[in-house]
Amino acid sequence: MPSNRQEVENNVKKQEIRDSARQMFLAFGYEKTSLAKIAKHAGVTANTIYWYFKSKEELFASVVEEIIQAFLTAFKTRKSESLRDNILWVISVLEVSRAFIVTIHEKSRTSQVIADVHQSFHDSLAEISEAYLLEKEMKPTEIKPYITLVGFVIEGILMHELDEKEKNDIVSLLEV
Amino acid sequence: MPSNRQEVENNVKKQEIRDSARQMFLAFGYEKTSLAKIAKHAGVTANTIYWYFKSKEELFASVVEEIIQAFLTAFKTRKSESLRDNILWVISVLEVSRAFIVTIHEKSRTSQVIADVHQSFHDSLAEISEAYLLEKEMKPTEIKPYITLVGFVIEGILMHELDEKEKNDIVSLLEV
DNA sequence: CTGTGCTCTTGAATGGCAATCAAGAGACAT
DNA sequence: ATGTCTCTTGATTGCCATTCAAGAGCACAG
Repeated sequence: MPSNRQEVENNVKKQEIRDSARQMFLAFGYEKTSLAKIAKHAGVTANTIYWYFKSKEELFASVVEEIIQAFLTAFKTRKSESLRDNILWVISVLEVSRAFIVTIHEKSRTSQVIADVHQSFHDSLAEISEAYLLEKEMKPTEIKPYITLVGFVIEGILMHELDEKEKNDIVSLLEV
Repeated sequence: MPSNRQEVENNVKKQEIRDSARQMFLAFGYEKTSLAKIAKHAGVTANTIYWYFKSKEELFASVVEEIIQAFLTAFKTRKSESLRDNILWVISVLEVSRAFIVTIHEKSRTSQVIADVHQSFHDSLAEISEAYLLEKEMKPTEIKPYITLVGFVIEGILMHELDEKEKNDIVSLLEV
């Protein structure tokens, strides 16, 4: 319940900052992106960021959360393709954000916020995939480790520089 | 060819700094370990480190290289166990250094030195494993992607917090 | 139509850090 | 004893995240 018009605009500017942050983080990496740089890109002062976000880490967590939400929404509306196509689709969608994957893991060890976002991503993904693999009649005891394994392979593919053929060959090995 | 006694001692102190660095990096992580902290632990001034290493990143690269060399030496003198045992062995040996894995990948994107160390590690590992898998009569075309895949799974296991059962179940899925 | 309070913005610190600089101290070779 | 090389250090620089203190714009109550 906004007490004045300003608060309505609040979210607009917050989103602008988030957008700038995402672009800068992607282009230069977390460490090499200063808040001053993000602020300049967003057309505000560095201090202003602190009104909307508690810290650089929370800003990053917020950016990541947005990406994850968008991904999960898209992922839920898909499902019924072949396993192989699903995996390749996940890889191609996350491709643009691949620079974040390492940073998320790095920050997860020192930042609770990011660890939470990271964990809940893995959980959501596992939940969706489990239903899918049950339909495909995979042995129930194998489902959980298989999901984890596929997750690791996807992360690996995204974290390393591979060409299309290499990706395809690796994904082929994942078929049961 | 040392021109005086000091230069003989050189490597001793350099090694002391490297040792301190390894311990501090492992305990606190790369970002949260300042050169001052390493220096204090090694009983020198922060500036002294710069005489032995060009930068914090090079110091880190040196630490990583030492670990990798030790690992590769141990790995080469093993080999003839079952595939499963070899994979589990690699995981258990790298376990103590698991905190580094993420940092190596993170730094690889901005630091040439670390990217090189990282790349040569993957290469060495692939080379050793290829010979091993040929002996085991794996189809030659499948060997390369398989090695890469196993590498990604090992990295994944080390990067995430898993209990023994989860690890074993995942490694079981890797058997051909 | 004025004062009070809320949302938002900013300039100016603060403290920490990696990296550089300039000045030396100690050991050796001549 | 002198110059040179190895090594060490205090002081400095410049960047950065974060905090602080002061305000500006707006809305609503009286």
